Amino acid sequence: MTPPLPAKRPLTTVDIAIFSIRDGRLCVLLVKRPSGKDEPYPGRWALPGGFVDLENDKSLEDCAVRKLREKTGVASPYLEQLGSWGDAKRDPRGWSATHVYLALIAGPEVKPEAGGNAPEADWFPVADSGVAGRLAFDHKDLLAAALARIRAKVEYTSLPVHLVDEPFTLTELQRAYEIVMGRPVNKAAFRKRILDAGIVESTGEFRGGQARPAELFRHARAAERLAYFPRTFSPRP
Amino acid sequence: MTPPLPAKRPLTTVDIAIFSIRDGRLCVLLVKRPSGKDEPYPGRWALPGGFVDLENDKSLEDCAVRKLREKTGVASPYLEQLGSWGDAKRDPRGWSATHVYLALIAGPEVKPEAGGNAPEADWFPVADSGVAGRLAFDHKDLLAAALARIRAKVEYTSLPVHLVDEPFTLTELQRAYEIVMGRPVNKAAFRKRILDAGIVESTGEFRGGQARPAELFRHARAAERLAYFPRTFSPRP
DNA sequence: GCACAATAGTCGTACAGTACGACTAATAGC
DNA sequence: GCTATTAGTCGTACTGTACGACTATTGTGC
Repeated sequence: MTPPLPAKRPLTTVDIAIFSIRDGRLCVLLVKRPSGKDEPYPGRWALPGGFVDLENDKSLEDCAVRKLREKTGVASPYLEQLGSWGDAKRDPRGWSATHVYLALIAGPEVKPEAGGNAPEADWFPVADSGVAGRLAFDHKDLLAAALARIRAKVEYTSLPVHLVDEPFTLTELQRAYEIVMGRPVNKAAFRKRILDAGIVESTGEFRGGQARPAELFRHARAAERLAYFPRTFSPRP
Repeated sequence: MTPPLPAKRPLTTVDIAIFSIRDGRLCVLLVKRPSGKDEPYPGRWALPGGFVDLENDKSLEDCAVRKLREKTGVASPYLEQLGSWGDAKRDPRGWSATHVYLALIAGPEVKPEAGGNAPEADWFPVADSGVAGRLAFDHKDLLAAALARIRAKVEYTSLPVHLVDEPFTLTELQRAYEIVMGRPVNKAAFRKRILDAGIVESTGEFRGGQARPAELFRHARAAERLAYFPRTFSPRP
């Protein structure tokens, strides 16, 4: 009695919500759906992604890294899994399940288009509800979940470190936090918290402007990729 | 130019890490793999789960709820998605992806076996590294991730509320927190934090023992299914 | 050189939240 | 009553942060 493997299997995709700061605003990378016949949601904006390639993708994360490199050229971003969405109706072509990843990248050197002449990919401010509300598939939900994750984690982790280019000044890092949070934070409180948490380390260098030069920092090598700020319920030392 | 849908698709499953408190210990529900020919990991313990049924499961979460009801009889547990794991090698039968859910249930009335005479399912203390280290597939990793999620969230959410039967006393709830955290917490601090957070509400009833009766509480109807304790970076009111 | 603008970085205080042990409160059993 | 037992509170110390005001260091214009 050999148990049969299911003949019908879900269409399986990986989608990525890639965030970066452009012109002082938190932006997400969107790509335009192809307009071919039988293509769902032709011409609509969507999160970059696509079918898992069982021949070439060793794992879901491999697949996400590959797609991210194809779209942005970035090889080593901050990447974490957001979750998975799967049901019978989210794709008109059939029962489909997508594995969604969240990526943060820094720097303006990212190419937003893959090759064609027409712009196929572009950055959109996350506050642009006009575009976000008309995304293909259920990508509006995926994007909302990704934003919620970022906005929750900015409160108690070092996540925005991955949105600024190294080396960075503490003021630049503070600006990244403020952009994600959508409100200003106090300078002294911010600096103490960041430095006490040990998530950045000084390079010893300084960057001068038209005023007092600022000390340059990088992500602490010793720290985890994501550092957490102190939690409660901790016993007294 | 109609784009072809991928002919090869991953084996797609849903697995659930179901936790409950038994005899004062945090336990996870495991099931025994069938011993048929060509069955992977025959006779080994594994997280309950199985293939997504495209005909009957409307969504991944539906699938998780169904499997959980089959195993435990519980219809309305606390259920959240943990993540997904997928690669070419985790299942010897082929490229497979599993969507993992985390469930918390309360009460001892849960039937740990589905029907047969041999015990097919049982509760295991999560501290039992002997069993956890020999689970089928990559379920050791999934279980570790589920435990990490629970142990992180216990610090700043009302999650253990779903591990105690309603109505409960604050002492019982505190015990659930302590079991998950693995260490005692101060009574006065615990009560103030829980009550200020508004995650429980009094029933007005009391339960007497051989000592002073304790006030009975339930999960606050107004509160979210999961309440969060105060975070930092909050501006002064 | 010197005032001045501009940005970096620090100081001191107030306050929220909590960790902690010791206290009071209410019940059952004797 | 007295005692054991568990429920619940009080007061204090302490940690971490929010906040505005302060000092520090540079470039620029005169």
